[in-house]
Amino acid sequence: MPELPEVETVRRGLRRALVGAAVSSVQIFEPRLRWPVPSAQLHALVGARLLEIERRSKYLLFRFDRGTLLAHLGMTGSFTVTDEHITPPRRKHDHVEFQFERALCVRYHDPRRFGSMHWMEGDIHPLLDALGPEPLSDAFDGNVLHAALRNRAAPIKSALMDNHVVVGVGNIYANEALFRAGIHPNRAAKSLSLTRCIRLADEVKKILAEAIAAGGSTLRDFVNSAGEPGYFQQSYFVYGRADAPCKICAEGTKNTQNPKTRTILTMRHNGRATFYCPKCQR
DNA sequence: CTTTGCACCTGTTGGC
DNA sequence: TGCCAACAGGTGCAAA
Repeated sequence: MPELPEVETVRRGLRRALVGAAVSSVQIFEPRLRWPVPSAQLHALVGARLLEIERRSKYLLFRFDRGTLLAHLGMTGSFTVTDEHITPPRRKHDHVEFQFERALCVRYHDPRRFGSMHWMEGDIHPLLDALGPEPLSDAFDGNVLHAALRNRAAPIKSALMDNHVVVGVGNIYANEALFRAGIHPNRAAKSLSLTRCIRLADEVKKILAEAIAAGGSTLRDFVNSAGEPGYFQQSYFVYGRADAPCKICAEGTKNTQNPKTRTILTMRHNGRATFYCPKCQR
């Protein structure tokens, strides 16, 4: 389930392999992604040279000399590159294939088809219009976060996952950042002091940077552009650890007196699983 | 304006 | 063993 670190990991791998190469062929096996793929524009990429691959939020922007391909991985999407001079056998759920010069083969694979591809002329696209600040940029910090939460009565967990507040923070890293910042996921967003917003923004930046350094997280199906998993899931404090002892406050205790207070609990926010430690998070 | 719930989709898991 | 419901969740969109 790619969040910002996973998309960034894919971007870096694709970028190293592909920038400077020209497209030699395009095949669309399944155009029905979240929205129909722009078939005509994709086929018209034959002969186009890839100049750069950028990222905005969880979107990948493939900059070609004749326009930009915008792609989102949704929940289960992956781009992988092979250069074996033999086209690998097509797997189930391989939906789009780009052949580049130097025998590079790029496959888009997406079992659930929540991902999407769009064609963009210039820098304008409706899907990018209303996005909030990039969490790893100077446009996002504790002051910005505090201001964005001013009128938000919703739980901080929900607000943190709202793309208008900050982009790229999905369910996993929202849970983990709140734990690291010591903030209860149910706390009303607007009730957070500036001090706590500074702490939270800092933890968001740190966890995303750490996850990128670890090559992202692989819970089920995430793979980078070389088909390899990430390793950051080993660093989770709360996500997926329901009923397990808190790694911080239950550490070294026999956990006999009042085990409930040192155990990771779950609740739901907007249909998504929330994990938290009731002792460490207030 | 904020907030919530739904739809989209398939593979995996757990209970009976 | 087999069957089916529940679950996983990114995010645009409709609706409250």
